[in-house]
Amino acid sequence: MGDTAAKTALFDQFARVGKALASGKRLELLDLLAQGERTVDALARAAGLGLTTASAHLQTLKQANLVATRRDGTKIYYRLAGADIAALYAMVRAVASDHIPDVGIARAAYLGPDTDEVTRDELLARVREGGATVLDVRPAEEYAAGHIPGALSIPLDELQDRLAELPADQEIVAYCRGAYCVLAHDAVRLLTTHGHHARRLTDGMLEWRLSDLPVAT
Amino acid sequence: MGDTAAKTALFDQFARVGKALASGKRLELLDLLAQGERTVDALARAAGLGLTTASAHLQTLKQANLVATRRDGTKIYYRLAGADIAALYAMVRAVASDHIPDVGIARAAYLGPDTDEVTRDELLARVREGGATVLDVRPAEEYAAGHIPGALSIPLDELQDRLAELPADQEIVAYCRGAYCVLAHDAVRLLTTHGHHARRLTDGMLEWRLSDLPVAT
DNA sequence: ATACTCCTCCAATCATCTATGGAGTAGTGT
DNA sequence: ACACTACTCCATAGATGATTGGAGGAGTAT
Repeated sequence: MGDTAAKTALFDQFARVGKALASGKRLELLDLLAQGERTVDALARAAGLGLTTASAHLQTLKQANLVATRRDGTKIYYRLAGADIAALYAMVRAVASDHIPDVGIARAAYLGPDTDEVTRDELLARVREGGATVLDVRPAEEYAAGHIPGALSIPLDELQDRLAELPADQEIVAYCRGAYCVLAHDAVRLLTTHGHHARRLTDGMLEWRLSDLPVAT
Repeated sequence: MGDTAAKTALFDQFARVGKALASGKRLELLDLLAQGERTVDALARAAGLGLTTASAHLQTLKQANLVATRRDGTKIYYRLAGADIAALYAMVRAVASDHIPDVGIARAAYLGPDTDEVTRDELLARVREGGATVLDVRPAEEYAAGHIPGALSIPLDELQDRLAELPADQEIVAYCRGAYCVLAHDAVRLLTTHGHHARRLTDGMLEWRLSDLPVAT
């Protein structure tokens, strides 16, 4: 006990988690998995990866036990190994955001011009008094895997064609995956150009779940 | 906005934090830094690294802005860039511990036979009623950088020679850096063989600080 | 100035990681 | 049995990271 080799071995075990977080592509995969389970194929396409590359990254995550799998026929569904994995991912992002100035630059470049935002508390208050329509602009399968109670689902790529489904006189609060998801930003810009009063939730489903707020399925 | 290159760039920024956590040696350095600031030389010796290797690892941590530096004469002191870095490090350990079975094995191999433990709440209660001596067995400079109020400082390597300073009839609660620190384990074993009634705090100074409990200096 | 301490930077080597195409495996459908 | 789907495993090349010794820079002491 207390010897250097054993200490190194212990910290190398901790480092398995760090190594799993040490790739932008793997963080993208965790980001997607935080929304719900997915097949390898779906993850590869959503993250812009080759099938074998995605599979290799998922194996890396699996060997660190950050994700678990389930087989259904020929498909294999990956999911996060627990809510604490989502919390860890969120914390990595928060630390990066608070300590690395480049994160703000990269965020602005990805998300585009800032749009008006609404906090979670404000959203809850607005919904309680019936003054706002909550709009989920994520892909349908992510909405199905869990969404804010009472939210309407119109994926961003269908929004242009389904504007009629939205009330013209009520404020719309759009949300998507999380604080760094582009969908709600794009949705608010699209809705605003079509005359709607639209804002976006400051963050998204990731943070909603982590706050232990009710989730509908 | 919304293009793949910008998204990749953003997630690669997040990954800078992950990459910084992707080495057991760097996690050891963070573990030491969580106790207080230190020079490169002191860190290298404490972590069993060559000076240049330690310097290189510290540069990696610095480029991710997880640590900050301060110069005093010819010495350069490294410190954590904030309390959130300690919290992130603790979370990585917690996730590893909860999801990777090998962590338990490596922990047992490093810490040796389990010793009786006391929770933080229990310790606080015992101290309030004056029924226990709290003993800090970390190196003197770590005690100086912050310790549990009322704790007595006897570094582990001096404990054998300073047993007389401890009350023979009162319980002793030893603590050190954190949940994976070997010092308190060794101290309890040493004290027990010398007839003292000794237990150890479940975790240590890292978790004490993260719980926002009072810290004396 | 000169010598000294403490640390960083550089260059070279070796090890590990990433991405990819091709082969192989598990399960489904006919 | 056969073809098919969905995925993993393997081999490989290129990129990135770790470790080391030696040179260099920043600050202090004389």
